[in-house]
Amino acid sequence: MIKENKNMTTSEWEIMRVIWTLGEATSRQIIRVMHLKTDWSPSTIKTLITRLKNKSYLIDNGAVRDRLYKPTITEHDAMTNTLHQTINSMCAMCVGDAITNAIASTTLSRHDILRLQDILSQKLSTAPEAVACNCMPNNWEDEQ
Amino acid sequence: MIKENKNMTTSEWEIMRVIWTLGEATSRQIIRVMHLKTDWSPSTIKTLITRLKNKSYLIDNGAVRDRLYKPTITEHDAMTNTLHQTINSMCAMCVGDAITNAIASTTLSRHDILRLQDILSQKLSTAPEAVACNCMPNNWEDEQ
DNA sequence: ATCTATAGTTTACGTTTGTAGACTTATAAA
DNA sequence: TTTATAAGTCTACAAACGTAAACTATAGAT
Repeated sequence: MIKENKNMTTSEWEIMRVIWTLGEATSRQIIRVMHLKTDWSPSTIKTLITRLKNKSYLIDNGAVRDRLYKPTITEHDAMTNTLHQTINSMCAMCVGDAITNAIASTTLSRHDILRLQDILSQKLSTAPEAVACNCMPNNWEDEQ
Repeated sequence: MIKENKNMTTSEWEIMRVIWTLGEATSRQIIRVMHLKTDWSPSTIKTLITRLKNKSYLIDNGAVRDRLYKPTITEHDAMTNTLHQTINSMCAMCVGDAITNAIASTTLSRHDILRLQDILSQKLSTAPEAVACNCMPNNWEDEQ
């Protein structure tokens, strides 16, 4: 019953963060780390690891014990996908404003800011005066 | 059984988008619009409206029929909250990069870009060279 | 006054998620 | 060699979710 394509849940995401940081990890390591920041029982963590394997976000080295779990997707890619999904579910007209707000309250490194500035100045030349709202289907105003 | 504080699900979010756009709407209007972009049955939409009311994202005008539903939160605020939650669940060290990627593939208006540029140049003066990863709890490396 | 279409309410049902105990088995210790 | 600890698997269970049929009641049509 391996199901790919399913999204990670928020709890599963937390598990992935520690594995991403460690590169690869045993359940013991994951349990130890999670114990420091949550009150999840070892069983709960084992269940989440199994579900992540079923969703194909983790693979293991096949050891029968002290098995090593490794991500099949980089943290960077997972974050980009998630952000994309979030942004795509939002009104195209308003999303710029929401992103701006989000950035205002996020700590960015000098490097991030410089790259962002670069991208923005490139976008500026071709930027539209306004972006159309896409909350409604086309022709929703037609009489029927 | 009114439960506040619960997050909107993705289906509920779609319903909210049409109500946000219309300002307020009857179930008939919502059903008609959603019918143009999904294959959800009228029943399904009614259920989602009820759940949004229970989660206090919608209030109605109390009419016994042809009731008007109104959002209790603005689209802007909902979007900002959602983005915040998404960003806060991510590694602080990498999130700038992910946001940058997201922005690179999002259409922004001239106005959005100008405001963003303004905010970024303000942030630049105090920006750190790098942001620390916050995927792990403090002292996770201590022997125990 | 009766009927009909439909807005709103109830009930339903399989799947996913959060959460975790119970069980099985392998390795390290005695 | 026996045993205890714990890694991995199975089972569990309530709540949330996606999805929708059935039921109730009301306003408009005849």
